[in-house]
Amino acid sequence: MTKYEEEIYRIITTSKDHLTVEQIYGEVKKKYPKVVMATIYNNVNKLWRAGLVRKISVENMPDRYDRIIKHDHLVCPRCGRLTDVSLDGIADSLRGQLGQEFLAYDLKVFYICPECREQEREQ
Amino acid sequence: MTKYEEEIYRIITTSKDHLTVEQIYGEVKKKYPKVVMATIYNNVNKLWRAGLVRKISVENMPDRYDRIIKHDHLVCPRCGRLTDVSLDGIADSLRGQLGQEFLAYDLKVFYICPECREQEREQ
DNA sequence: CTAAATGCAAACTATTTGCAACGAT
DNA sequence: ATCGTTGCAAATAGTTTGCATTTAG
Repeated sequence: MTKYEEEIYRIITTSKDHLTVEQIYGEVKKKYPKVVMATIYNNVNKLWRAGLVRKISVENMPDRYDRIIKHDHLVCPRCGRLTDVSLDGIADSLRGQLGQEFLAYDLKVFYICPECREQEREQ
Repeated sequence: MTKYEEEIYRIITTSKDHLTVEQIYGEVKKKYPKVVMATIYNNVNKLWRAGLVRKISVENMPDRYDRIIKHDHLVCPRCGRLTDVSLDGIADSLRGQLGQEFLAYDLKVFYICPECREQEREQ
């Protein structure tokens, strides 16, 4: 692992947020001011291809990166916020219902997050 | 509904595939050769905002559009193919496990599709 | 006649690529 | 000396926007 790969991996896996490349870039730049975007993209892709980080795509939002450990997501379509959640029984249910092996699954639950619900109330 | 909106809606909802904007453009052009990309984007977004079609984002693939009727997807990461599948009990499971209301959910199951498995065998 | 929709081009965002210079074996 | 990595700039893909023109009610 190169210093960037290591740093980017650390950033993604220790962040509680789900960071965009842009945000990762900002973080890496604090420590290595000379880094450029392409390097972030290259490394993030390398990590992703190696299966070391997870990529999360939500419609109309830039991709975000996350630790690989299995969990699901709550997505607020208002503000884009992503929240981790662990839901039980999904994998078993899939195994039971699908007649075939699967590699993984990705479950996003859309909801209005507390912050947005609050904002709504105020108006 | 304008003629394009109508035509695009028809294309999306009657196609068995999950079409990209590019593909929708190709279809619309058969009937209306003068149409431009921007018009497809404008209309597809309009339909999406109106809740009349569904947008599907998968990492590293252009967005695709689908009918709104609730179902889940099998995704082949090799070739990108999307297949409809209906899985039972997910919504109930979510309602039970989440302490809050949700708007919708999106479940993608990754698997190697029969075509890709076949190709693999040949090599 | 008016308001909305379209064609067209330009702008923009997200991402990738080619290549020369650099750095670590 | 070699090979992978980086910085940099340019290229590309996907998408949006501004505006003059056209179209439909």
